[in-house]
Amino acid sequence: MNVMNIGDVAKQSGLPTKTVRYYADIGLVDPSSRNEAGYRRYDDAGLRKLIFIRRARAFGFSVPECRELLDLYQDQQRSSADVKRIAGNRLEEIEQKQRELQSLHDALSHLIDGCRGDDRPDCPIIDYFS
Amino acid sequence: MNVMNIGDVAKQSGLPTKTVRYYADIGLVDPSSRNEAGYRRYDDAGLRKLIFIRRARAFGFSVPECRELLDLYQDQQRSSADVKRIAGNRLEEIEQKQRELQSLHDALSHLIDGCRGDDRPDCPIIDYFS
DNA sequence: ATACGGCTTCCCCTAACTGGAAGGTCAAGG
DNA sequence: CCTTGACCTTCCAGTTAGGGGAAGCCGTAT
Repeated sequence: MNVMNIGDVAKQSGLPTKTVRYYADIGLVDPSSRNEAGYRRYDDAGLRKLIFIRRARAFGFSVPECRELLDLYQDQQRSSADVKRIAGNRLEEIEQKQRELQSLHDALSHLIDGCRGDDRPDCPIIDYFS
Repeated sequence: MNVMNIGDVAKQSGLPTKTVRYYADIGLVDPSSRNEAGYRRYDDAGLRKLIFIRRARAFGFSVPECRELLDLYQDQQRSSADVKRIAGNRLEEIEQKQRELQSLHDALSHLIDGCRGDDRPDCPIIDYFS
């Protein structure tokens, strides 16, 4: 299992093959080598990076942020403060989005509550947009 | 004020000129006519549609949804039930997104709380992604 | 007549992939 | 040895909802 084709690491990392290829294209996770026919070969380190990125992406970190996190992941001399800063930025984005969604939710559910939802045309939702 | 250039309706609707032109391209709000030189001309009805769309977009309705809402807006025979259904779908999307963000928020803030954020490399955030 | 702002179309760019086409490669079975 | 099917390659186009900018035409005020 020390050397794998793209399909193997895709399956084991839980990423689509297309995505693994994309990450190679943008230099996020390079294959360790290519075989004679040009097939990408990955080793265990590459697989671990792909898994790492899948998990970071699931938290909504952007690809550039994943790149930073991956660098820190591989840097044994890292400061946890750097990781915490990046994560803190992401948390603030999440909280900002939550506030936006909350006010959208409040306003929209208020409009919906006021709409009878029958076959007559009168509708506070339409009125609000007009 | 009965006939306006694109810059006028852009200003009065609060939309960028580019956006008004884009809406014309996709057939969402067509100009009422063109002058001899090819300038788009808009009347009050067009302006009202643009304003309507700006407000609906602010609620996160997609362009196809705006198209549906605009059709209902102009349909004096509409049933408010149709409007309510579209708005209800949007509300469910918002609530779904809120749930996702909430669990992200909980997990990420938990990880951040556990990170000392100093110059040492140990970090539960990195550990979690590994 | 000329300057300046407004208008036109056209094309490329965004994020992070996804889908598909055309074609080369590998391993197994007959 | 040949074939078949799965796997791999590159390249191109599309996704949302526009934004940026170039090249060039138009309108009007001076």
